[in-house]
Amino acid sequence: MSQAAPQRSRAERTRAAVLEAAEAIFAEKGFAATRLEDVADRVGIRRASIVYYFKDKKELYHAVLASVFGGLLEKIDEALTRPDPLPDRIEAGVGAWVDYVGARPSIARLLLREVADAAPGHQPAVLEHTRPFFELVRKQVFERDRAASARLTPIDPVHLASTIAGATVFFVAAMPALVPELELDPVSPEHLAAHREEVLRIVRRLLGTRGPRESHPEKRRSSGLEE
Amino acid sequence: MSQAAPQRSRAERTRAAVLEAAEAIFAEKGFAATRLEDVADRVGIRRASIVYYFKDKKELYHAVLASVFGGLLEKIDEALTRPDPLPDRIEAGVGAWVDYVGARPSIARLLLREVADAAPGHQPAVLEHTRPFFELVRKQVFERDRAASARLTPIDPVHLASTIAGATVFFVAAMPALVPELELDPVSPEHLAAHREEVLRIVRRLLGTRGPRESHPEKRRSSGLEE
DNA sequence: GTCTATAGAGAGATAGAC
DNA sequence: GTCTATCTCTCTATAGAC
Repeated sequence: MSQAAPQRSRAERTRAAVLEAAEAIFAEKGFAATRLEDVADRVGIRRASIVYYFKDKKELYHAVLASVFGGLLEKIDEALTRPDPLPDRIEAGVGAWVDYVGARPSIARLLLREVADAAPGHQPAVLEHTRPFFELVRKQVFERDRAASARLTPIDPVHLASTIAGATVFFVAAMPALVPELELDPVSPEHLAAHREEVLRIVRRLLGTRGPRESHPEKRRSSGLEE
Repeated sequence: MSQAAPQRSRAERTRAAVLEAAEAIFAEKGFAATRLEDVADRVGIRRASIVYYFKDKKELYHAVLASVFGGLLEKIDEALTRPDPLPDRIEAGVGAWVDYVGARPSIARLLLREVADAAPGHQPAVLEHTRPFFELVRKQVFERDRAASARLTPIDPVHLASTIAGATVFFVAAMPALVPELELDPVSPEHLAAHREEVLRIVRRLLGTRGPRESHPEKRRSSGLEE
């Protein structure tokens, strides 16, 4: 959640605390249902103080999205920009996505809500952050190694990305709700690792690539979720 | 959207119109951001008249969920209850899901929002409708043909369902938003058929089953979404 | 059944003291 | 920087006429 910056002024710390609290509450309740009062309470300040840092509720919301999706883009950029050959870099990118969601799960609900809000006529706020992402994919996957990318099954990257994103985000947000009796933490290391493998299998399937050691396709993991 | 009932009293018709308008607007804006006034406008009545049919906003919302998810359960029930052998019935169930979303796309956004709202401590309203669904799966998949279900790769049904649901719902709701320049209608017959095939491939992959005629795994469809 | 009118709560934004 | 106080708007819910 918090950036690695040890020496910060009081103002910087308050600002960061507001951002962090807002991230949690916007994710949990959505924009409309979030009260600035709740954010302030969580930080331990009064509502009016928030506007010293963020002009209004909308600006605060956009700052939250920038922080969350900006952080994601960094990680994916790092994975896709490596010197490795192609299918590996894609898998690294997918792994980075799953790990990021695990480390900062509020992105799951925020994305869910943004997608739900995307209506004909209403450009969702995330769009601003998905654009650089697809830009990155174009550059690091399609343009950087045309030969290797031509060997992949042609599938629209947006389509692929939305399948992966949908699966992960539902996994993180929906599972605990759908099966409340198991006190399931999808973000625990084991479940997250299992999910990462599953997503990678789907990706390989859709791209027509093979994973590192999948010579025994019948030997699959148990999900660990059925009793 | 509308049920097949030709002869209805004025009250029944108004009630149905309110429900239908509410479905559209709750899906588009979410519960908190929906104004009863907008629903009334859409129907062509005044806000106060809504409460003649639905006690308050919450009751209206629950009625919408019951209508949408009840309709889905019917279709899936029909598919899973057929006399066919097992892996086929599962595929029929998945196909029914995709088709239902195509015919009634508001379910995509409603589900997205419900999942996003599912917080520790707050049971989402859909839970009431997912329970009978998993009940049905248990009965028609696991208990009805233990031998065949034992041959499937063991995977938790909740996990499988959330992967499928996530992929479809993102496809329908996110694609047009993410790529607004293509005037993409994910619910068009062609795109929907392509998506259904893709989801079926994922399902076969996860269950370890084979589709009807997949003897040439290298010959894959183009998504039709890249230009 | 559907309307008008209004009560009443909630929450964002602003002014200005400290 | 953070607070108190207040203004104002929006929207739900209710009462009661037609």
